[in-house]
Amino acid sequence: MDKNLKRMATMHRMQVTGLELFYEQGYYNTSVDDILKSLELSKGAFYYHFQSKEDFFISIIQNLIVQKVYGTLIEPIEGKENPLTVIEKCLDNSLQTAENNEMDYGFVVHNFLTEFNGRNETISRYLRDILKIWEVNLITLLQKGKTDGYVIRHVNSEAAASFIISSYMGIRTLMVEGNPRILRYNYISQLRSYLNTMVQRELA
Amino acid sequence: MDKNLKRMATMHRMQVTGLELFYEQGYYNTSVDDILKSLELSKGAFYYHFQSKEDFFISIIQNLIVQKVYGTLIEPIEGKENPLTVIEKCLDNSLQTAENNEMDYGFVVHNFLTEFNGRNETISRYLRDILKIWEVNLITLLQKGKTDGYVIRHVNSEAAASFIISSYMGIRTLMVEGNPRILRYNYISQLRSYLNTMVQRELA
DNA sequence: AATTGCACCGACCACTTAGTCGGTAAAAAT
DNA sequence: ATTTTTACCGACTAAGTGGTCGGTGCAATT
Repeated sequence: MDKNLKRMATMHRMQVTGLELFYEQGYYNTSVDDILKSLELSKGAFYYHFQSKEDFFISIIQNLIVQKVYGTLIEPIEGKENPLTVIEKCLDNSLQTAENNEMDYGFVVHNFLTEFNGRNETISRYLRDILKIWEVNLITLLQKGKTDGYVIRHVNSEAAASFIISSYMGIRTLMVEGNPRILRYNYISQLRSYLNTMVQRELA
Repeated sequence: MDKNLKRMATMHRMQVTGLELFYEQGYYNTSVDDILKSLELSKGAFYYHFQSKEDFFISIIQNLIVQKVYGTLIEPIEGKENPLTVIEKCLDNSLQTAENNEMDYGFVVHNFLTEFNGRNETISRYLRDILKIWEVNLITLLQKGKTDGYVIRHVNSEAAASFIISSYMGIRTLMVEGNPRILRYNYISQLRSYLNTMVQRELA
């Protein structure tokens, strides 16, 4: 038990630093040695805890990235009332965090997906699964929004969900080297106008 | 002259193969040797024509990527009449090409931008400049659309342009491993509904 | 006929890569 | 008190990595 704690602590430390560097520099452009140097740990420690660089990265996805996405994109909208206002607020919050983060390199899931898409099936599946969960959540929310009278019935929830996801992934990339304040403000204004096309007006 | 032709031909062959491999596998995950093996050329040939791997990549951007973006995203909309229908048609065409391409890995500029953002200032500036040209073109088109009576006056053209670009970059990534037919159809349906919010209705 | 320079060859260099393995100090189990 | 296990060390390996450099055949120039 106590043993497991020490083990977990070290593994966690490695994963945190690993994610930091992979996110900053990319997976292929970051060596195991880079991470180890930054941690002041040895090769032996690394391969004692993880089978391979790939195995290490997968554990990062499962232990850190999934949680991050849940915390910022899924839980804030899950089961909420008015889907359209909740989605807008959630994305705005997320963009605000990115805006205030000096070391923002874009949407983690998306960056890695771009790096692994078509090159590492195992890893890109994990990443796509995360997006899938988000997507399913958005769809569910929009569907519920229909029965609750917030969203127009004929809206295609699947299409809306992937449109929202697409636009979010794109704007995050643009914000990395653009003016994040203006980009965020403009993005939200357009998102709102898009979401407005789905609003079920009250019956007078 | 004839000399220059041979020189140019080899350089072009290298650039084409280089872009192919960089696009498929990523820049950092593709070695100069990989490209040379695929071309059946030697190290000597490579460093005779190019100063470095980076220099080589920059020449690819300037000679191939810029043209590709111009051909598919800029020329088809430049100076056209109704901005909103033209933008929709242009993006749909581009997505159709991607859909029919068995070896599609997403939007070239966007993939490389993700790979270099914050890691190689020189290269990411080139890539951002390409996006900038596209953006300026979209803005100009929308502005002209206002004076021509197609677009509502109070529309924020800058915001609209970067929203369109964002959504396009995102959907291209999703299409890589998703069902491209459905994704494209759904995307265009949502894009249309977004663009519709900007339509200047005729005065009766 | 002799010379020059272009386009290319491929062995080589210093360095980095992911991954292995024999060792070890300290803690836990016996 | 002795053995075993845990968590980690760091030298090492084999296979790359980007890049250099002396050489070479051939076409154009002289």
